[in-house]
This record gives sequence, C-alpha cells and structure tokens, in this order.
Amino acid sequence: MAKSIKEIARELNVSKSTVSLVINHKAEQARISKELERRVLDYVEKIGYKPNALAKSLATGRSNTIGLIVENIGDSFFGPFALHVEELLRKKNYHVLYSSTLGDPQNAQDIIDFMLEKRVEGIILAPTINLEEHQRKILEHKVPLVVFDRNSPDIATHYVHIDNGDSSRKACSYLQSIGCKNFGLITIDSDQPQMLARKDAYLKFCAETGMQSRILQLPYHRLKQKGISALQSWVAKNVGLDGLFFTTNYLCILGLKSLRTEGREGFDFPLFSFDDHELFDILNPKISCIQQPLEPLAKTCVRVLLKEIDRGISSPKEYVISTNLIKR
Amino acid sequence: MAKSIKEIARELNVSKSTVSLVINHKAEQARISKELERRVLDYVEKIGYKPNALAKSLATGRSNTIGLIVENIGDSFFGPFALHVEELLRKKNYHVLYSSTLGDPQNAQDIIDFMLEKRVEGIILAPTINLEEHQRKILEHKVPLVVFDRNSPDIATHYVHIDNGDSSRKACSYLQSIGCKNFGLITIDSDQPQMLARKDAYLKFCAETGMQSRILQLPYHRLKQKGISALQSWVAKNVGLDGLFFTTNYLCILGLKSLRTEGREGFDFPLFSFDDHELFDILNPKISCIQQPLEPLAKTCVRVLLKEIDRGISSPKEYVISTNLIKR
DNA sequence: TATTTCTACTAAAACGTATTAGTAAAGATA
DNA sequence: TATCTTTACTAATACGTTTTAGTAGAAATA
Repeated sequence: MAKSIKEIARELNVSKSTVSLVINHKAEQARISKELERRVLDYVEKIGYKPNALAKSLATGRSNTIGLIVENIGDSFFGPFALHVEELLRKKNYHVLYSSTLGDPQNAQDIIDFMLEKRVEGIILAPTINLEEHQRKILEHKVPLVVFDRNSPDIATHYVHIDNGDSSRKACSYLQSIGCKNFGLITIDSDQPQMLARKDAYLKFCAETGMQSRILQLPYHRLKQKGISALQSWVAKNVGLDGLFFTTNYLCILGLKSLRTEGREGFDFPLFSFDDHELFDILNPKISCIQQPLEPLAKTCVRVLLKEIDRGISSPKEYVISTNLIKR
Repeated sequence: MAKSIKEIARELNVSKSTVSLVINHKAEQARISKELERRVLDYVEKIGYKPNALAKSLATGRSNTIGLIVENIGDSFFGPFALHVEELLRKKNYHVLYSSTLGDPQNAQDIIDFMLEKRVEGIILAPTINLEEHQRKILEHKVPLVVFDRNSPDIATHYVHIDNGDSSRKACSYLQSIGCKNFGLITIDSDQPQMLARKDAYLKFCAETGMQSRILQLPYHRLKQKGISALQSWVAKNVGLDGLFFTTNYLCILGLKSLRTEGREGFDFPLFSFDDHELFDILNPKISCIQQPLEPLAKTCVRVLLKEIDRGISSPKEYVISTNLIKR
C-alpha cells in the first residue's frame, strides 16, 4: 500500500540506509553527495512518502505519544483541560491518546493496559476510585505519570492539584462577607479526597464561626430527577437557609434546575459554585464561584510530565495551583 | 525495560514462536502441549508482560486506532460527540487518537500527517475550511474517511450530517407558529456550507411568507466583546424585531450576554438556537432550539467507518440524521 | 523393519525503520 | 609506489512481533 523505504531504495537503485539517512537530514553527516540527496528528496516528495511511525517508534524507542486519561472528555472541565494539554504538547511534537474512564475501574484498567502496550511515553491521569493498583502498574513499567485533580493518598506520584480546602474556605468567607449567615453545603456522596476536603473546610468554618452546618450529600449516581427532588425537599425542610454552596458546578446546575422546576423564577439567596461554568455570569442572579485555572493546571501537568520523560523519573512532588474567586 | 517475547523465550528455554503462539491463544492449533502452555502462561502472568503494540501493529498491519479530528475537543458539541465515539469504538476494541484543529489549516495539516504516519485505520473528520487537499491525501493513502458536520462539496467522501436547511426551516415555522412575525437571524460570517444552508432556509422562508429578512453576520474571529456590541447596536437599529434565531448555540450565548449587559433582565421576545445547550432549559425565558442528536450522529460515523475498514473502501454516500425541535 | 503419520515444537522470514560498522574507489602523502 | 585519508556510500543488525514452513523424534502402519 504505502511505499516503504525499501521500495524507494530499490526504485532509485540505492541502499535503504541512504534513503533513511537523507530523509532524516543526516545526509551531510553521512557524506551523502548533494546530487544523491536531491534525487532522494525529490522522489520522496513526488510520491508523498509518509514514514511508518510504528516502525520508527519501534526502532527508536520513542512513540511521541502521551496518554491522557480523564473521567469524561465531554464534560466542561475535562474537555477544555484536554484542549490545553493537546495544544501544549503539540508544540513539543507530542500527540495525545485520550480515553474517558466514565468512573468505571474496568474501563480504566483496559485503557491503561492499552496505553502501556502502545508504549506511550508518559501518562496524565485524573484517577477515579480504586485506581491505586493501576497507578502502581504504570510506575512499575517505568512510564512517567502525572496525576491531577484527584489522587490516591497512599501512592506516591507527581500530583498536580488545587488547594481544595483553602478554596472552600475562601468560598465560605466570601458568602459570609456578602451577608449569608446560614448557608448550606450541597455535595456528593463520595469519598473522593477533593470532595472531602471541600466539605471539611466548610465544617471547620462552621465550627469557627458558630454557624450551624447543614449538609446535603447526594448519591453520585442518579443525579438527574431523583437528585432534583431530594434537593427540593431538603431545601424546604431547612428553613432559614440564606445561601447554598455547591461543591461542583454540575451540582449547582442541578440546584438551578430544581429551583426552577419548583416554579421559582429568581432566587431569594445567593448560590455559589465550586468550578465555573460558561453561563454562570449571565444567569439570574449571577453565580459566584471558585474557578480552577485550567491553563496553569494543564501547563503544570505537561511541564512536569515532559521533564520526567526527558530526565527520567524523579521522586514524586506535589504541585498546588491556586484558584480564583470569581465574584459576581 | 519491558520484557520482550525474546527474553521470555530465553528464560523459559523455548522458542519465540512458542511464546507468541501461546500468548495469542493459538497453542492448541499449533499443538503446543498443555504443560508448556501453562508454563508460559504462568510466567507471562507473573512478570506482567505487556506486548508491544507497535511491533504487533507492524507485524499485523493493524493499529487498532482510529483518528478523530474536530475543531475543538473542549466545546460543548465536539466534546460529548467525542465521548460517544470513544465509547462506541471501545466496544469494538478500537482506540481514539484525537486532535483539535482550532480551525487552523496548518494544525490540520500536521494532525493528518501524524495520523497517517501512525497508521490509523480510519479517520473521522469535521473539516474546517481549506481542507479539501488533505482529505484527498487521506483518500490517496487508502485510509477510510468519514466526514461529519461539515463537508467540502467538491470532494467525494462518506458524509454524515444533519439536514441544515430542513432544520432551519422547521425553526422558522416554529417561531412563526408562536407568533413571531418579524424575527431576525444572527449568523456567522463564514462560508461553511452548513451555515449557508441555515441562512438560505431563512431567506427562503422570508420570501415565501413575505416576512422582511433581517440578518446580522458576525465575523468568526473576535466573537467576544466586539460581537456583543455589534449585536447590541444591530438590535437597537432594527425596531420591530420580535424574535431572534441564532444559527449556533455560541452565538445564542453571545446574544444572551449582550442583552444582559444591556441591563435587560428578561427578554421581550423569544430566542431560538441552532444546537442545544445544557442550560438553555433553565434560562429565563427558556430557549427553544434545534437539537443535533449526538449519539445517532456518532453511531453513524462509527458504523460507516468500521464498515469501510472491514470491507474496504466503498463509494461515498451521504447519511442524513434528522434533528429534534425542542420547544420550551 | 521400512515407511508413513503424528506430536510438539522451532527456524526463518517479514513488517519498516534507525544506526553503526564497514568498504571500494579516489585522492593525498611520503 | 606503497600507505594513509577521505569520499560516498552500503551491509548488517536491531527493535518486538506474527506467521508459515520445516523438523526431530515417537508412534502407528504395512
């Protein structure tokens, strides 16, 4: 199908080596004459030769590919994150093999195996629960690994993340500063460390300020209709609420939906979201939030990973990216 | 680093062939004894052997990878689309190498070259302008290609898309049915065929119903602040408007922003968007839209591509997916 | 007992590349 | 003119697989 160096060599009556050397711009150092070089170059150009990257990688040991494993490439956090990663890597001549785990450890398992088999040069991973073993496998195979967003506390890897506790604290103080004296927390029923940190900071804030803590934990699955009604009855039960702090943007959207379906047009108290959303600044009322700066996050992941690839695996470090408080 | 079949063979005192055959579950057909098979299997398991997919692909000619080229993996159309593609392909044991062109033909060029070099078995492409030549290149290399969302009329490929004209027509009729007698069209200043089709259907509708056409074409670049003010002054100029039809959801969002920043809380006429958005049903007023059914779209792309890969390239066909009109 | 058939493997070639050591011919040196 | 350099290449090996043809020895057949 596609022509190989071998065929080109035969057709030009030269050796494979010559063709390979010319193609890789090593003609000079290999003392190939200018004429021959031209002849090869012209022919290669003419037939539109595309080197076989698989063979190349096999020979050089470099795949020029990195793996990106997220929960869901389609969501408003990971999608734009992936775009940044891709952009940054493109500049370094790397390409991205991505996959979404959808939170399913079996998927994650398959994905990681596949990537290791594809000999990606490094992996950026937003782990879901129960992925410790796989992370260990990646490390065993000496493939550089950068974990972001979430991590497993008991396995040492490079870890890029925001300070969830701190950010959550900032959010609470902000709500207090705009007059909320009784705001509740809506979070997810999961033991993801970042969610725990957000909740703990809220609890700590309550303890310090004497505010009564009111927390609703929704189950991770079935966030649709069930979640809406759960939220509605919870809000109804908790009289005196004067604000809501959602620990993720999709929870906040769920909150919006549940209030809307309740027939309320506006809101009588502020909503605050952990993570921004494209439309939060045009909703009514505007929704303030903690914004995870995607680009710095992506930049750090890429930088750290490339360094590992270049200089070999080093001892794990933690990289904390600070968040922005967006007041609206 | 990672152990190879060769090393395993040496360590077990058998031949490479034996190891390979056992690993690929061909022990029986190659009459390898059960004992030996077990011995190999156990050892392979013990050391956590991962075959080198690069070598494998080189030998078999199959990369088990398909390329997905979109404009922006981070946006609310392509991201979820990519997720569906990934999911569907996972089931068939294919994986996805994706890239975003960001509308830049140079990027697209690089991406396509890279994918051809990686010997992807097929490509799903949402082309941007000036990509005809590259599509031709893909086809020359005998790589199955499915184009979706947009196409270049003068190059024959399998093409999966919605019926833009028809959908746009439906939108117009709907607006008319709810009482709009004077709605305008906000579109993008581009000659992408799908945008033209949407606009043309509007014009045709005007011609047929006698409604005066009012069209604003915003330049594709600088859609942010400039677009907002352009839109504002255009709306101010066009007295008597009683509805707006946006030909994409990001234009609609731009519209929302511009009206909001104008200080208007609500709207005195309906807005309609081509393409849905997560929050359109909770905004005030609710925004009706044409919804492109992502899953059928993705399913068709994948199905057609896999068929091409399986049975060889066939003569190009067009696949039209019908849209939904979401009334809110 | 000489031949055929099975059994249980292995040797060798191929995929398409990169790389290093080698070489024939021409030119320079002594 | 015999030796050393340089020039302009090429041969050979390696990367890690798959696959097909081959083979030594044991068992079965005649």
